[in-house]
Amino acid sequence: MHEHDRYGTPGGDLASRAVPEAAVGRLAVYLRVLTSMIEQGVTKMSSEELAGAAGVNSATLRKDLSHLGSSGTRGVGYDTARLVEHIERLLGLTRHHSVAVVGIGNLGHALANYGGFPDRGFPVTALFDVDEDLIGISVGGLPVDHIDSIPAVCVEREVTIGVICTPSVAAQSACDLLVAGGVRCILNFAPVVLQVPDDVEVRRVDLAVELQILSFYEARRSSVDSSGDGALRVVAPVSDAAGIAVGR
Amino acid sequence: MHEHDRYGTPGGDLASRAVPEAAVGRLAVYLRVLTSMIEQGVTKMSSEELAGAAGVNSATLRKDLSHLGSSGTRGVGYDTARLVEHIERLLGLTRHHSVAVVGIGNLGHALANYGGFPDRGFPVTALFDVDEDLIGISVGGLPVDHIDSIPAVCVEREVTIGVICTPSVAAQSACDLLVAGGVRCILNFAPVVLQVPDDVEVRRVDLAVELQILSFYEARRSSVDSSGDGALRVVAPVSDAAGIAVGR
DNA sequence: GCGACTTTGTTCCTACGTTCACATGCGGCT
DNA sequence: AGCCGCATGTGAACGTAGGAACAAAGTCGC
Repeated sequence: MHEHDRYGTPGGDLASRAVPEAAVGRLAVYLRVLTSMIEQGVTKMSSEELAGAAGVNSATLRKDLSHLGSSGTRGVGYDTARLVEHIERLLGLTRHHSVAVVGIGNLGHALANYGGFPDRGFPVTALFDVDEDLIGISVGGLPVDHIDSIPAVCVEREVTIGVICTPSVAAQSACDLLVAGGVRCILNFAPVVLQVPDDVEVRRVDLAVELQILSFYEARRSSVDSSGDGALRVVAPVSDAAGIAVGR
Repeated sequence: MHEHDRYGTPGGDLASRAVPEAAVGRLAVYLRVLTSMIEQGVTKMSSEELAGAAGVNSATLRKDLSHLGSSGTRGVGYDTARLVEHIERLLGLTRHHSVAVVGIGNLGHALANYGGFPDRGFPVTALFDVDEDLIGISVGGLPVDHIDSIPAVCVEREVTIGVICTPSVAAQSACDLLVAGGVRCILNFAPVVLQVPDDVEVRRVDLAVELQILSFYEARRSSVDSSGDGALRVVAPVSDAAGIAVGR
C-alpha cells in the first residue's frame, strides 16, 4: 500500500522496525532539547527533567532511550553529550543528507531561505521549478533548475531527501521525477496522497488537515460548553499541557 | 494527569463523539479527496474507491465514517455530496475560523500569501510581528500589527486559531499573548514545546523532526543494503557504532 | 568499606487503534 | 413482487503504544 504501514511488515519479519515511529519522532525532540541544554552548560539530566522539558512521561522517555542501548547512569541520570551522540547515530545524523526542494513558490522560498534547514545536517543543495522566470535565479544562494533536470541533478548531488512544495496537480509528477533520481525519502507539503514504490518513504505535512483537526477540537469544545454537559470525551491521548502532537 | 479517561459510556447519549484523533486526521483527508472528486462530477463512491484514493484500508475508512452516523447506502456506496456535508459538520467547518499568524518571516509570509489558506474556511484576519519595519506594511492584503496588540486584536476579530511562525525564543511569549487574546487552538511551527493551559489545544508542525524521521529510515535502509547478508538483526549489543537497534 | 538513596532499565498491564470477517440491509433484475 | 448480489456497518481479534510499578545498579555519605 502507499504510505507503507510503517508497522510490522506483513511478511517482513526482518528488522523492519525495532524502534516505533512514534519513538523516533520523540527522540528528535529530545535531541533538540538536549542540544539546547548543552549550550546552557548542562552536562547531566535525569529522565524526569528531560521528560518534563520534552513534554512526555518519564517512563516513555526511558523506554525510548532504551532503544539505543544503555546510555544513562543509574542514580545519576544521563550525560547530555553522550546522549546526543547516541541519538544522532540512531537517527542517521552522523552524515549529512542533501535536500532538494521542488516548487519554489511561497513555501519553497521559505524553505530555501532557511539555509541549512532547521538544525543543521540537512543542507539544501538543489532547487527546482517549472516557471521559466525562476530558472537560473538564485534563491537562498542556490540557483533554481528546471524540474526536467531533477533526475540528473539528484543523482549528481546525491540528494537523499526531496521536499515537494508544488501545487497539488504537479506533486505526483515531481515525486516521480525525484524517485527517478534515486530519492527515496520524500517530505510532501502538497495536499495529495502520493503513489510511490514500496521502498520510498513519504511523510506528508498537511496544513489544511492540521487546521481542520484544530477546528474539530474547537467545535467539540463549543458544543460541550453549550451542552453544559461536563462529561467531555477526550480522545487525544497526548493532549496534556504542552502536548507533543504528532498524530497519525 | 488528564482526568477524563471515561471509557464506559456514562452519559451515553451524545455518544456520537468519541472520535479518535487519528480518525479526525483521516476524515480531513477524505474530505479533500471527496471535494476533488465532486469537482470531477463524481456523485457516488464505494468505500474501496475512497479508501484507495486516500491511501488507507477500506475497513478503517468505514469505521471512520461510522463515527458520523450512517451516511452510506448498502449495496451502493456513499453519496459524495452528502458525505462532504457530514464530515464538514463533524470537523466544525460549517462556520469559519478566523486565523492569526504571528511571525512574518519567510514562513509567515508564505502562509499569509496563501490567502484563504489551503481549502477555504480559514480566513487569515490578522498578522503580527515585532519588527518595526514590518508593522503597517501589507502582506497578502493584510497589514502587519505589533505583537503587543495581539490580545486586543484577537478578541476584536474573533480569532479562533493562532499560527506561530516566530523564531524559537519568541514562540512561548507569542503563545502567551494568543492565549491572553482568547485563542484556544494553536498551530506551532516553532521547534519548541509550548506550555499552555489545559484548555488550549496545540498542534506542532516540526520540519526538523520530519527530516530526522526520514533520515532515520534512510539510515536503516542503508545499513540493510550495505550489510549484504540478511542478518542485520545484529545490533549494537556491544559497542557497535553503526547499530540501528533492532530487537529489544 | 558498607549502607542507604537515587535513578535507570524493564516488566507487566491496560487501553487503543487497526484489520478481518460477517451479518445486515438496500437496490436492481426478472 | 420476490430474490440475488453487493457494499455498508459492526463485532471480535490482533497487535502496538503508553503508563505504573519494580528490581537492578551505581553513587554518595558516613
